[in-house]
Amino acid sequence: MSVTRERLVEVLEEIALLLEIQGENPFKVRAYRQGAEIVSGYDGDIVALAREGRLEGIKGIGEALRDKLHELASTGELEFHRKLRANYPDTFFDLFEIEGLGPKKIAALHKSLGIASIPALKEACQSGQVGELPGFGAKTQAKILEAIARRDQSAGAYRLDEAVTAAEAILEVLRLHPEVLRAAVAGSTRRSKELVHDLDFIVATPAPAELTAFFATRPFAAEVIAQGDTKCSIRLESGMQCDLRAVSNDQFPFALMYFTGSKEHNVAIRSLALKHGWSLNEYGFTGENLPAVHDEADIYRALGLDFVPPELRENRGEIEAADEGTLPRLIEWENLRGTFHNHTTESDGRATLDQMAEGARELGLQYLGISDHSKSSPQARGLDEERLAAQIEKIAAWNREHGGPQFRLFAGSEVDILKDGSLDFDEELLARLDFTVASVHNVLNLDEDTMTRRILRAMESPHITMLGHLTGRMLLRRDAYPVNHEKIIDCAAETRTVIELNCNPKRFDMDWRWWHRARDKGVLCSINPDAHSVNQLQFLRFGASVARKGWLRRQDVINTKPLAEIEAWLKLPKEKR
DNA sequence: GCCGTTTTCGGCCCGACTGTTTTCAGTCG
Repeated sequence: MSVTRERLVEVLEEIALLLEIQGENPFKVRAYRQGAEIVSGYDGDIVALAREGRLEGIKGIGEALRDKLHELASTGELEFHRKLRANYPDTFFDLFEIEGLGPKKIAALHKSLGIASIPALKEACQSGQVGELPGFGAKTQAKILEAIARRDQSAGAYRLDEAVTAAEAILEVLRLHPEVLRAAVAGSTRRSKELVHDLDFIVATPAPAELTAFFATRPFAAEVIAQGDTKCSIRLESGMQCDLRAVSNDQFPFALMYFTGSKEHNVAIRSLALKHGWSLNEYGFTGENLPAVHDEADIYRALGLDFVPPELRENRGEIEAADEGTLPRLIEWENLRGTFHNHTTESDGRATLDQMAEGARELGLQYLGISDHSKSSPQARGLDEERLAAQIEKIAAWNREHGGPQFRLFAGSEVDILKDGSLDFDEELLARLDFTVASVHNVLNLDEDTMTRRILRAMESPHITMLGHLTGRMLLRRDAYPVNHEKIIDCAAETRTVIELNCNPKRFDMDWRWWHRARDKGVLCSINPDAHSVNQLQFLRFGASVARKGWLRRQDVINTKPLAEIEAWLKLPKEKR
């Protein structure tokens, strides 16, 4: 049984938590936490490197972590970790997910009451024991109970589309306040993370206390969590937490950058500032010979960096690239000219072919690919050979009547990849289509190796244009099935199979963390909404944001090609694409 | 525990808010 990258990360994170509980040197704790971060984001087979004891020269992994990772990867066990963990059950780690509880309080609860799980904590709160501990009180006890209830409800995460919708409405309200000079959404929403935990707003104003009071009394504030002169936290009816920071106009770019994060990006930027002899915080630079700053770009410029788009601020190489002037020119949503992978009422869509075509045209697209399900997805009313042949005719007729150089439909199919990797239609029928999307929809419980081989086999087909939602994940609902991304990416590069960035916000699949690597291997992307209604074509906007997060440029995404170009491209044999 | 054209030892980001306190610890971001 070999150790996975996720396991290495998990062990390092657990060590960090346990050392923290024991009151260890916080910098040592941070070293383990950063180690976990590095392992998680390392571009390469870090498990093999660790197993073979070849972890030299990775910044942030020193002698101690190197030895521990080697022991863990080569033997599957880590003595140091095992000993640390000995006194704590698995359930103990759940306690860290309770809002308001940190290492100190958890240590106190464990030490004095022996609490090592959320149910035990709940019981101790209900019986009043927690409120009597030194450092705790009735209010803390009540807040813990509320936090437990909330965690049970939703796990505290929201999809990007929910976050953006809520954020835009609130931003509108803030902008209308007469004392607001500038207002922006920060946080992971601005970075276009697929899931966010709360919303962060920054306003520039000469009257900060007025703004925090204003924020706390809006109808959307279902609960006020905290309210001060410069900061206010509320909760929406949905349970989503919203933080407002009110700063001066001069401070605004600093606050915006600070609260946009990520934390890791900020830490790196701060240490860069220190090298210039300045200290950087959410209000500005301090030190000698300070630069003039009016917006975020001025801050990066002062540090000798190109402006880093928010989506890239994850400390995954963007600072080095900004330093070298090699940041990519990222794709913009306006670059998209059309899209593939859309459904109609013929399978499980809610809009007809005509409605979808009209919707795409109104959105300003030049082409729309129709790919209804294939026959092995009967739950989605998948098309058999006969119905697909009829749909091909119908699309040809639509194009004759309504199409032209400004707009046309492409006939496709979202063809099921069967359990053994064969396809739901024969090659002859597939060859008649303008394009095809191959997806896995059933038998999701295969092991990684079998699932990977299943998908690789499908990609070998000369008539598979692209791979649909690679991992089948449904955010907050269903985990991804395991696949070996490295192998799939290599195979996509070799077979010239496009990989879809499914931009339905429930999926965002393939995950943004893999796109930079795929791009560098020459893999092409198609940003597809997987639309089941006209409205869902708008998901393309999120798709562009997530593609940016994956470092993708216009030329990496096939559906930025104008109609004439994409028509020619689709006609090329696969190996020439 | 990690790192180093300021250092191989001594730093490592820090401010706001809450709650439990009588001057501050803990948590969060």
